[in-house]
Amino acid sequence: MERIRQVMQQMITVSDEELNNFLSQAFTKTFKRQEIVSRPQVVPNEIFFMNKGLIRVVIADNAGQEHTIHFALEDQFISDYSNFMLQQPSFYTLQALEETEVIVLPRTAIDWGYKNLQEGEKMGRLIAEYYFIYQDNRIKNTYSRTPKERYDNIAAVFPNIHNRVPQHMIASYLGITSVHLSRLKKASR
Amino acid sequence: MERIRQVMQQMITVSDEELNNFLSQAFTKTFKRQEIVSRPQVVPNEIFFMNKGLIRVVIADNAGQEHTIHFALEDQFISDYSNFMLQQPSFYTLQALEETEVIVLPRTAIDWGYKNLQEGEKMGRLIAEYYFIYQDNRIKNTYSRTPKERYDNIAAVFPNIHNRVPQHMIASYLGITSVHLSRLKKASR
DNA sequence: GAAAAGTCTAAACATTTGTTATCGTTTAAC
DNA sequence: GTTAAACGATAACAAATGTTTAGACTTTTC
Repeated sequence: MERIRQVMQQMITVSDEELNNFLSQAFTKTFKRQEIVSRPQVVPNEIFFMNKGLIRVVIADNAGQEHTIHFALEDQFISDYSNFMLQQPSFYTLQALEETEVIVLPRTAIDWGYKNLQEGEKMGRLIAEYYFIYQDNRIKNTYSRTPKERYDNIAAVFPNIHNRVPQHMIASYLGITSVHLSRLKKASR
Repeated sequence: MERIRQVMQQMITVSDEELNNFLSQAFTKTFKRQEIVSRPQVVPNEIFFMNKGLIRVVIADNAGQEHTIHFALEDQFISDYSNFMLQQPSFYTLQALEETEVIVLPRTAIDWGYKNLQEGEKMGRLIAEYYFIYQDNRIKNTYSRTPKERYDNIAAVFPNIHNRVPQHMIASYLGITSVHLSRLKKASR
């Protein structure tokens, strides 16, 4: 649990004792390639911290078509955070695309942290703000940039993504078909 | 400043005295129809609370085309919150579409609140979380629903929007042209 | 290491969406 | 109240994007 300590210490002022107490409520879990980490229609009661590996977040539309809407990389928190907060059933599937190790933070631990860590609320605010900025940036880009521009820039958001994720999932993330992405790449050669 | 008091009291436990001290650092400002509330390329140092009226948030793409990406209604907070936090120049234009009255919360007041309100950090977290959920929902919908479906549902997100905002701005928000929206409406008759 | 599954490109064709222009109507400004 | 501007629908055409199928290549699995 070394990396999560570092990440938390970068965000807030927190003593070793506080960290120990907080992390004693967490545990490690591993997933194989392709394994499902979290399923839709279940209330998410955990937040995951990515120790190793890669998780994609998927949503299905009314026609049953799957859309990849996010990739989670090392040192990041991942969850259906909305429905974790709302305590409502998730719409998302979380799937490990590589051998993945996460730290599981149960709701009880999160709530304990808000109450008992000196800067617990602040950490909650900073995480929410961090992901707000990520989402805002993303929405901004969908309006103001073409899929090709976003493709050309995607490694800035997800480092090394091209070597870790098949192109059709990237196309899905961009909101276009893999055939179309292939065409766009060809056109710029 | 009655409504902002109520909104804050619904979010956190806060004494009258705290509220008085906090709000004494805020002031009211009015804008006429079409007036610009906030401009791009300026660091946003204020968060606005909507007392009355309607503000749209606009971003321009590389081709100079404008896209309406958000509407702010009564009792909501509005700002380029990302760049407020990052203290970087905004990409957004905020424009009043109606006679609008806002409460201006300068950065100094916000920072004061985090420090000195008993539950200041918590309020920050709740606001960030609230808008996170809004954005998440929005991203979810862009992937899993058609523009027509989102059009049919838009009044759930922005009550009475059809009577307050011209259709081509709604089309812009949906990411389609006004001509196309007109076509979609016709097809479902 | 062989078989199976997955991946990317390509082409042909279908469908969706954008562009431009026009027209009748509504709304806003003086 | 009158005039100018804005608005929404529509049609014709152009461009962008999706669908389906096929084939070559790569990766995974046993």
